[in-house]
Amino acid sequence: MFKKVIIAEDFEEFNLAVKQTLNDFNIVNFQHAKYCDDALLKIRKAIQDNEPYDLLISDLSFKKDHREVKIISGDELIQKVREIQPDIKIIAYSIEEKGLRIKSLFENSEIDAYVLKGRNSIEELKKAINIISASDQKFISPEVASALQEKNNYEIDDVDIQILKHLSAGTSQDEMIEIFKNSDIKPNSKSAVEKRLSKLKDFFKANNTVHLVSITKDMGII
Amino acid sequence: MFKKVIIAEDFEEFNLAVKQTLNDFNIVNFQHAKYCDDALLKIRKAIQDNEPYDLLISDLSFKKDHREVKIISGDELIQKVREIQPDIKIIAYSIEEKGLRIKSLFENSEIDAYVLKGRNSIEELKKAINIISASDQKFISPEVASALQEKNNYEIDDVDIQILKHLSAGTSQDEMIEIFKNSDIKPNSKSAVEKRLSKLKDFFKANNTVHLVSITKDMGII
DNA sequence: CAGTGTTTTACGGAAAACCATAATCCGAAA
DNA sequence: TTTCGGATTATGGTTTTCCGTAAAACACTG
Repeated sequence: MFKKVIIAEDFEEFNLAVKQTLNDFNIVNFQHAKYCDDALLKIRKAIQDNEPYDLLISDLSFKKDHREVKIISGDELIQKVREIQPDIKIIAYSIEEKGLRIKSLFENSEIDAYVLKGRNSIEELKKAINIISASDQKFISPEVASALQEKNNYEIDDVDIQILKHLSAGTSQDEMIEIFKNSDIKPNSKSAVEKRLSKLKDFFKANNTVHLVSITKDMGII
Repeated sequence: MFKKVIIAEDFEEFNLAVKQTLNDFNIVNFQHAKYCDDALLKIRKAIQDNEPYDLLISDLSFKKDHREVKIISGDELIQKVREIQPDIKIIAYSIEEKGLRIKSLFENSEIDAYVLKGRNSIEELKKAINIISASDQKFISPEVASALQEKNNYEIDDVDIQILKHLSAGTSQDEMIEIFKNSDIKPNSKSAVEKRLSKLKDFFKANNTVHLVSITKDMGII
């Protein structure tokens, strides 16, 4: 079982619940941080002191408030932690249900478990801790398990995302081309952008551009 | 102090936190419901049995799951409860920060307190309970207190929302007009819809329709 | 170097959206 | 009934987007 745990979570209520869960496991050596920056700092310090954490339980979205922070999302925090301490076990603990985001956490940040906050999340958190402490198995909440099976939309690259973001920000195609030309981005012709858009609309089964942006926003792509 | 409390909240973690808070107040007679339907049922029953609740603490947004429900949001629940038991005290307890929604709760459903879930919400919940148990004063979390001063954007009506929803669903203006004509919705001419759209774009400072849908989606209007 | 295939860009007509103005409808007041 | 004002609808012209086709650029091969 885990010996030293850190929790990154801004909401008091979730902190309380995780704390109690850890108590049930007789884990007493744990700390929590309400900001990602603090969490990373503590993890860094623990490594330096040769007393590293062996489990991180992290939320994904953190509320903005008066305080200025460098890391604004749990995704970033997890990414950075994985870099500086590759062997730490990580549980993502969030209300996020978007398949793409969850999949990316498993594939890019190699998280060990994804627990969806909801009507039964404490039980699932316990399951996750049990499983990943005893083995290298992964855990994912059943409600979102299907996310991992989602077929890869490898067809969509960075430029596509940029185009979508520009569209959603209200820039017209002509303006976008100007911007691309000024930034030396490779496809900087009207027809290239048009072709991309038509491919995207095809891929997402969108009737028109408005629909396309609506769909991709819902999917959390932009 | 309150004698009999009911909590409407789907997340286990918040239920736990509220439960502990009530314990701190030595309130032992409380129940919780994970679905709005259940909450309303219990409140009805309590009235019939002549042992009514004197406080409702309700979340606003509830997750959909396999179960079919009649009341899907806390706003509806609160409205209905206020109708059948006008003297019950009500605390809305939510992450919602939209001024309009909060304002409407105070004005239309006459809630007694609004506690914003966040980094310090348990303390605020305690304050709220203290204040509204002792008097008829209202309580609102400081982070959203300004919401009550927000001026109403009365300009946006039901038809506007419908238009936005249709747009975001991928129907073209022409198709929309057809639909409106077939459903006997009053403005069913091309120019009327165009006028509405141009007003909306003006109001939300949107460059074009794509931008407009993007903005209104972000604001949670559609 | 010619030949072939792929990608990027250019062009042009059709459709949709955009925008200003004019015509019509409709209820309230004179 | 007539007149007025506001809202709705109609019209026409401009811009933007859409979509197919063709040309050009590039790369790879024999």
